[in-house]
This record gives sequence, structure tokens and C-alpha cells, in this order.
Amino acid sequence: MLMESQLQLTDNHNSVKFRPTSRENNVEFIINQASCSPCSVFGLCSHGDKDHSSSWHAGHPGVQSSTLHKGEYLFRQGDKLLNIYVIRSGGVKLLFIAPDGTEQILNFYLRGEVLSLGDIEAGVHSCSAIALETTSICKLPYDKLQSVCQREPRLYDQLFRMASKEIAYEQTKMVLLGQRQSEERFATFILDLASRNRKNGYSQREFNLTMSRHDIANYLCLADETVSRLMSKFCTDGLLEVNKRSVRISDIGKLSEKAGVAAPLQSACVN
Amino acid sequence: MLMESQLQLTDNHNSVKFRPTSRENNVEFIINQASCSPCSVFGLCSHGDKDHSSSWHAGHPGVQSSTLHKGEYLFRQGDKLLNIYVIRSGGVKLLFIAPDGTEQILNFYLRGEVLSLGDIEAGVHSCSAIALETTSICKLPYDKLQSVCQREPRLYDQLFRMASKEIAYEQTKMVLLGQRQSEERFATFILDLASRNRKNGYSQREFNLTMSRHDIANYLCLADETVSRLMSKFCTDGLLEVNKRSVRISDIGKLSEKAGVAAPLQSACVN
DNA sequence: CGTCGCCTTGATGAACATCAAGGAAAGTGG
DNA sequence: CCACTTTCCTTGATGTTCATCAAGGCGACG
Repeated sequence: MLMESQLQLTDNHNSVKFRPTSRENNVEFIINQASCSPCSVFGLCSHGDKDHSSSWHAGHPGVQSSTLHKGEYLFRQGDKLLNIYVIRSGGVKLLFIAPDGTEQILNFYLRGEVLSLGDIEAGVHSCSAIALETTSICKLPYDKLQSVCQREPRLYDQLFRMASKEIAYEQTKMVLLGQRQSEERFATFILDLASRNRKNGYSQREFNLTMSRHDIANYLCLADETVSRLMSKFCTDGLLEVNKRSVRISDIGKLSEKAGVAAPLQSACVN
Repeated sequence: MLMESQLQLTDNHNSVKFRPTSRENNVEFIINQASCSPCSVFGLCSHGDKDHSSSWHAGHPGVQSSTLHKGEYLFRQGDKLLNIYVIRSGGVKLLFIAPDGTEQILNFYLRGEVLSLGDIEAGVHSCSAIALETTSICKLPYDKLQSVCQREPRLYDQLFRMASKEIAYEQTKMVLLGQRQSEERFATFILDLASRNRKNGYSQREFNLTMSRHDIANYLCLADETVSRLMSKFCTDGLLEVNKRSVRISDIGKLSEKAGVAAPLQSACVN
């Protein structure tokens, strides 16, 4: 079935997703998994592509990577949407600030994840994206991406599925925040981070929080102090070992139990 | 600019969006605004198309409309995703039920709005959709839609933008639920309904709630009793006149004030 | 007329926010 | 290198919003 083959297209990270047809000789779709694995979701960003000197990347100077330091803005609320962004390493938080100054962190985007899909329709960034640590980003100019998509609809398909996944992620989060209380929220959050870490080939048991307590609290719609207390509690209960920003999951079973039936968050736009 | 012209493509509801090219003679893209305005978002559903007897609709028997009565399921959590749905009239609620039985209403979809974009990637419905009243639906088989999209990428563009809009909607809701308390949530909800009503050519000051108090409460992550109290309070405060399910906004200024700076919800997928 | 679902209103309670104080680490400037 | 501030975090005490519990009203419908 078409749908299943396409699911695989998206799910199998290691497969070559696009072969250039005769029409697209000037734009390379070949993925260079080794040099650009986080971006491979698009099959677009071909840094260091060995076989194709005139890669999409080289041939379209608009596509560029850049590096942000902690606290720097990738884009600001109100900016015109020009690019879709892929995190190559590091991470950012997506922050909405209301006219009265209240803030809401809507998401964290880590390695391999894609931002700003929600702002395409409006054409304007509804939130700011701020680096949590030193972060490397790949920018895909949306107008160019779009024109490539016009010629290669399978690429559009992937883009669309990423948007679909982000919707599903938001919905899962809504369930978490709407129905679950602080312990379940926090446990789910830690497990989500662990699983995202694992997807990137790192340890799922031990990692550093790149975000502050305040960020976590705000994201989970809790007070900072509540998160602090939860960390202490989870430590004394033998679920976690926390030292500053470093976290080790001591008992993943108990932690999952705390997270309860809350459907695990599916990390946004990891393909 | 490309982007702007395409924004208009999506925003101008009355324009003809697709002209069949020579390649797509067997599939009609002409919109029949008069007979099928809610579905016109796709430029696909051409019920009663006068000029083209062999319409997309007729030529692809998979595309069908159907009618649901109050309480009936459009699809169930766990069902395979086969269609994208457009509400022609009436409305549905999107309901997630956790393993422990807790429920969360994720959204209400009313006339002209599109469901199930969030389930495309997974290929399975993560929630159930249940009719709030007698509801007429247009089903677009996703596999067929997709193959048309492959040939007509501008259609894919529209689909993608709808997904983008849905993401933005979810994010706005997250801000509302994360940062605002009950009065602001409820006021915002009423104003959102009013604005969606207006978009459909009905009165924005006076309308019927098609959902129960329980549904509203659950959607806003409040207790039923809290919503009940808010209604009473808003009535005595002269903001609303409520009689059973009928609502009249007495003072839209004060109501907006109550809603506060909470960014107005942008109704999902109304194009 | 009685039952049922839906809604309203009041009384109580709990989860979490807020307020407050202080500690530890990191940056800053001398 | 050391005072100094600042930021971030922790922990305790108190307060508030809203959930929960409970009782009853009201219309619908058989």
C-alpha cells in the first residue's frame, strides 16, 4: 500500500529517501547520512556530500547552517517566517510572551528536530526560539524549499507528515497537562528527554538537562518551586539522582510508574 | 512574492483555487462554491459541480459525504486512518481516552473545519470523533488525496498550511491553559465560538452551544461545576445571557476584557 | 408521573502557587 | 585572587484557586 511504503519512507532513518529524477539534476536529494544525519529528515541538507559537488546546499546559498550561543535568539516573536530550522546539535526553547509579559515555553527542540512548522500558515513567527546551549542550526529558506517541493511532491509529503507529527505531539501534551498532576507531568518529561536522548544515540539513563528548572516548570505549567520539590522527592524516593543539571535515572521502572498511564510524549518532529 | 501569493490562495475563500491542467483532465479541481463551500478548502469536493459532470467527487466514489447523528462516532480511537474529514455542517468533538479511563476533549471541529491531520503520520486515529449534533461530513480518502497531491503540489501546499494552522491553534490553546485561569479560559472560549460562527455567516452575538457543559469544562481543563459557576457569574455580571444551551453575548467589550490579553484562539483549520 | 440526564449551587478540601528566606555556584569588577 | 553581585536553585510557611463532594432543580422523555 502506498501509505505503508511512505510510512517506511519516513520511519527508516537510514534509507536514502530521494533519488534525483532527470528533472532535478540541479538539485541533489541524496542524503549524506554520515555528515548530516540530523538533517536527513529532509533529504535536502547535503553538507559534505561526496558524490555531488553541486549539492542542494552548495547550489542554494540561502541554505546555511549557523551557530548560536546560549541565550541567543534563532528568531523572535513577530519576525517574518523565512526559514524552516533543523537542529543539528544543541537545542532551543520555543517561547511565547503575552502582551502582559507572562511567558509560556511551548516546546524544546533538540538534535534532529524541526522548528517553525506552526508558523508557516501565518507567515510570521508567533514565538521566539532561544538557544539553551551552544547550538548548531540548519536553515532551509521556506520559499526555496517550497519550490523544490512543487517539483518533488514526495518531499512535500515528508514535510506534511512532520507537521502531522507535531500536531500529535501537541495533543499528547495537552492530555498530559489537562489530566495529570505534577508528579506525572515531571516523570513523563524526564522519560521523554531520556527517549529523545536515546534516539540520538546517547544514554537514556544519564544526561544533562540543558534547560533551567524555571524552563522545565514553565513548560510543564508548574511553579519553579514545585519542580524543585519534585526533583528532591524523586531523589529521596530513589527514582533519580540529580546533581545540578545532571540527571541519572536510578529506577526507570518506578519512574515509568510515576508517569503512569500518561501516554508517553512522542518527541516532536524526530524522524 | 511566492509566499504571499500563496497566502492569498489560502485566504481568499471565494477564489477558484485550481484549474485542471491538461494532465488532470480526469480530475476536476474547480470549486463549486455555492454547493460545497465548507469543503472548498481543498478545491476537491465538487458536489453538484455544474460544468463538470465527471467531477472528482463522482469520479472517485471513495470520496463521499455522510451524516452522523448526535453521539455517533465518525471514527474511533485506534481505527486505521483512512480519510481526512471536512465538516459540512454540525460539529464533532475530538476525544482522547486514556487507559485509566480519564478523558480529554482535544478540540471541537465545526462547519468548514478539517479533522485528523494529526493522525496522518501515525496512520492511526489517536482519538475518537463524536458528533455533537446532526452532522454532515465529507470524507476524503487519504491515499487518493495523496496521489492527487503528487500531481498537484499546490494542493499539498494547502494541506500543509492547514496542518501548520492546526499547530498554531494547539500552541495558542497551550498558552491559554498554561497561563490563564478559569474566567479568562471560559471568556476566550465563548469569543472563539462567536468568531467561528461569524466566519460561517451566522451571528457572533447569539448562538447555541452544541456541546454540553461537561464537554466545555473538559476541553478547558476545568471541572463541570466551575463552568457552571462561570456561566452564572458572567450572567449576573451582565456579560452573557444564557438559557440552557443558547448564549447571547450582552457585552462583548467586557467579555473581551475578561478574556484579557490571552491571544484569541484562532479556530482550527478554517480556511 | 417517575426516571434519567444535565445542570446549578453550596460546603469542604487539596494541590499547587505564592511569599519568603537563604545557600551555592558563577560571573564581575577591582 | 578576592569581595561583590547576580543568577539559579532549594526548602519552608502560608494562601488561593479550583476540584471534589453533596444535594437538589429542571426539563426531556418514555
